[in-house]
Amino acid sequence: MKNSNPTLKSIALKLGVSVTTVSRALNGKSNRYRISKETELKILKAAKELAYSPNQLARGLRLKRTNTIGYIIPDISNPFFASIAKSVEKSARKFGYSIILCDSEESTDIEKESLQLMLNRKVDGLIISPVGLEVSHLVAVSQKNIPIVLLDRYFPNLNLPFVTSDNYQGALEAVNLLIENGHTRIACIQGLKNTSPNNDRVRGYKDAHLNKQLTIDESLIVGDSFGEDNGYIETKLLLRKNPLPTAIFSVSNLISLGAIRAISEEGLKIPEDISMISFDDQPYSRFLSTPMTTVSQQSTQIGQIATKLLLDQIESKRSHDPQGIFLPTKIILRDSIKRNINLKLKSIG
Amino acid sequence: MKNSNPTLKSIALKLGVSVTTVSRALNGKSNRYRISKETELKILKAAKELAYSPNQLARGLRLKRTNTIGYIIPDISNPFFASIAKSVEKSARKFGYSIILCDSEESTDIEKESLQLMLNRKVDGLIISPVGLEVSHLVAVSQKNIPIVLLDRYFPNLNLPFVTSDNYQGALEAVNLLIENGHTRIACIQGLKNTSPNNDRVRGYKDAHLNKQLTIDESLIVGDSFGEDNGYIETKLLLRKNPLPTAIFSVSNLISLGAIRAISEEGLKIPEDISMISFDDQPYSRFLSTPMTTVSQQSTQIGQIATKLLLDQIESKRSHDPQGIFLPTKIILRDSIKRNINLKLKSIG
DNA sequence: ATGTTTAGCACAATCGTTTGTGCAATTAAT
DNA sequence: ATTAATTGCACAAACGATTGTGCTAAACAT
Repeated sequence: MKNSNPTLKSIALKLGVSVTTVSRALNGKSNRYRISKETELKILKAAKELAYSPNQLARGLRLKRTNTIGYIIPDISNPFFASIAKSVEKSARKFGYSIILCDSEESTDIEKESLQLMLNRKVDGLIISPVGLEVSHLVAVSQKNIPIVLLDRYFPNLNLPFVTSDNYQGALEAVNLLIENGHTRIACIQGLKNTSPNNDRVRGYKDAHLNKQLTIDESLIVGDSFGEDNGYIETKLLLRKNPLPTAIFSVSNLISLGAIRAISEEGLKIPEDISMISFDDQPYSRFLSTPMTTVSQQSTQIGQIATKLLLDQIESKRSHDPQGIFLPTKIILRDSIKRNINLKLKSIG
Repeated sequence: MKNSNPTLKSIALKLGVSVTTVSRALNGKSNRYRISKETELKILKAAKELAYSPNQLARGLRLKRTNTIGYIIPDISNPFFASIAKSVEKSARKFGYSIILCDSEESTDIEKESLQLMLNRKVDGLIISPVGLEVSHLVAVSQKNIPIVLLDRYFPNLNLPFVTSDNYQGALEAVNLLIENGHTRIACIQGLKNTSPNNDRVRGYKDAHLNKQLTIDESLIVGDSFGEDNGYIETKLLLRKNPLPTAIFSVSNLISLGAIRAISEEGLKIPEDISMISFDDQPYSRFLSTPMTTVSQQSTQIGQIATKLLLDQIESKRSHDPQGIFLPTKIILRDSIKRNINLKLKSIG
């Protein structure tokens, strides 16, 4: 069997024409290069029969374009990122691009390695939800004129385009809602510190307090990761405080699951014993033992916009003036917030 | 700026040696090809300074090996697949392989296109959770001696290696549990028909009945997709039946969410009004309004084993005798099953 | 018959690697 | 001093595609 994949060469040999001619015919350049109708048809026919399909390594090498984009996320098993991933992959495919995926596991080192891997594979551009603690490698990429778009997490004082939710506003509204329901001892279980979503959400949390002349109790701002364990551990600790916080603002869906676990272990009920609002709406949120009031993000749109932004950069070559795009969030009211009895603030709210 | 990426050539030029020598030095073949220590060090130093990193397109073209594997799944936003994806990506990375990801959206056409795309990109092997309705394209790949491993879904009469849960046994146990609790009118909301997980689960459902001399009511076997909508719609219809089924065996986590939605819309309660058991355990399963009794799959292990199986094939070249691996499932008891009053079977069970 | 166009294609370089082999120059052997 | 062995590296082909340019033969003009 000499049926190693058909190549331009094997077709050319078989038909007694040159590789050049085959290439041109198959790329629809017969007119421009005066390939006769007869030759063209003969080539197209042979290509179809042999099921010729160009070797994209060779093509990429020659063309310096691979129709591939690199995509790095911190945790694909987080449903928030999974749904964005779905949207990114779908949009990219629609425009003829494939995705190389890496999960950085919230590790900057893995992120750097993955990035290098992708550059070596000559991706046309990158979509990254960076861990967010270091930027030098991202800036370096951008300076090499490789298109890049940040997703979910960005760097405020950096000139890299990004797409994210308006986390500040979302958090502000979430905490406002708690305050309007009479809560004043509100815990905030935060995610990975010094990442933009976390910073913005915590800032929203604080500003909501300041706006209503409430003092901020820093001891109620706890936690350091977007994962479930963090939610569990910090809630366990919070529930030992005296006085108890009357409400929890949870900064991610996984944190919330951990928090719920801790709360139920302690024999407490949401919202009777403690109120809660959580970032990230999920399909299951409404079916939790207490349907969860959430801050929902437009994950599909985030993915689509990020992809579009990247492909614009790739296909127009010129590096646009980098845009930062914030998408509005939406509060989904359910049953996890109780009106608090000590309505000190009723007159104000 | 002449700083287009450093290449072997640019290093060679700079040092006044040949490309060959640079390549050999950087690949640790200095001894074998008698590159002097001095030359070697000089090359290594220059490579480090210039941050040389080989172009994997060129490398792949020459070596016919890309250290890339193609990965096709039907729905990355399904948390079951997302957690497998995490595990596959992580294992692959550990062995130095990158992942090209495609989401087929349960469409055989997209699956075929994606497959072709990946072949053109010269992946070293494929891990596929096929839609499962057609096999010709998969067989074709295998016949080209391209390593392939099926994941989650397989084809019983085909010689392709696969890794999946023991869906038959899992379903058998799940339905047994319902029967042992006195249920005899048990609805089965199935997923995509003619896929192996669905077939095996439905077969388990039926055999559980047959084993206990229960007749099978085909009108209680409904549905046709693993998605949430299917669960919702079919449950809506089931709840209009007379007499009502007393229990539901749901074949996937998304189906269950749809079913729960329908049940709660109809003002019914699990398990008071209707019992339920669901395939796929999820982090949230225990926190649902009624903590769900589930059939849990070892998704991490599935991903790891599939990756290992594939890498074995890739790296040993010889195509092993294809193995099919079934991983046991585990029932996680919670509160969604009520003991049924009409305990016709108590003596038997 | 000679010169000019045009049609129809092929040559060869190139992208960045890897690798079998060849060839000087040095060293060792006798 | 001559031959043989070894050291240290370079040449060139190959992987499979794309593309600027050049070449031949026919068609046309005069």
